[in-house]
Amino acid sequence: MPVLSPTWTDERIELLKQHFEAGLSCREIAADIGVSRNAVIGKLSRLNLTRGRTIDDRKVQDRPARTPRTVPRLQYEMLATIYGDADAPVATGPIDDANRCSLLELSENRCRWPISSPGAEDFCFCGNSAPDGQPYCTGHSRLAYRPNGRARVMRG
DNA sequence: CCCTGATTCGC
DNA sequence: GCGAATCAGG
Repeated sequence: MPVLSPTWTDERIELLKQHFEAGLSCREIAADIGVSRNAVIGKLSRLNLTRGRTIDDRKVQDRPARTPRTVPRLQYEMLATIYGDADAPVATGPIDDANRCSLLELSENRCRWPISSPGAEDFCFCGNSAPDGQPYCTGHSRLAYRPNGRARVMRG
């Protein structure tokens, strides 16, 4: 165990290539090796091991001028996902459920997060204040959009 | 809104 | 050469 910082040694590079060829994502490789995702990608690019996309003929790349094409296109893939895959989210979580209300008491600014299972006698909704345009409150919206608790422990 | 990949730039 | 910042696509 050397006292210096073994940034990229042959072992790391081999592991990097092995995982890369194994089909692992850069994030997985980075997590396994113990470096940042950019570090892995940077090393890969430096070794000319980039997968697919190349720098052959990249379109306009203006950093100071940016791209003047401001296309106001939105993408609500996750919205469609939760709407189509909403089976029985009976998770109350740390959200306050003291403001729950029935379907008839729901309003435009009320969180429509279902409490308990649909069809139950005590079936009701969250009822907390929801932002304009969003069917759920902040807490429930977060759960609906990202129920996957990913560890945010990288300096990306 | 979040994630992954690739390039650019500063150290 | 390394890695964060940034850009670009999904």
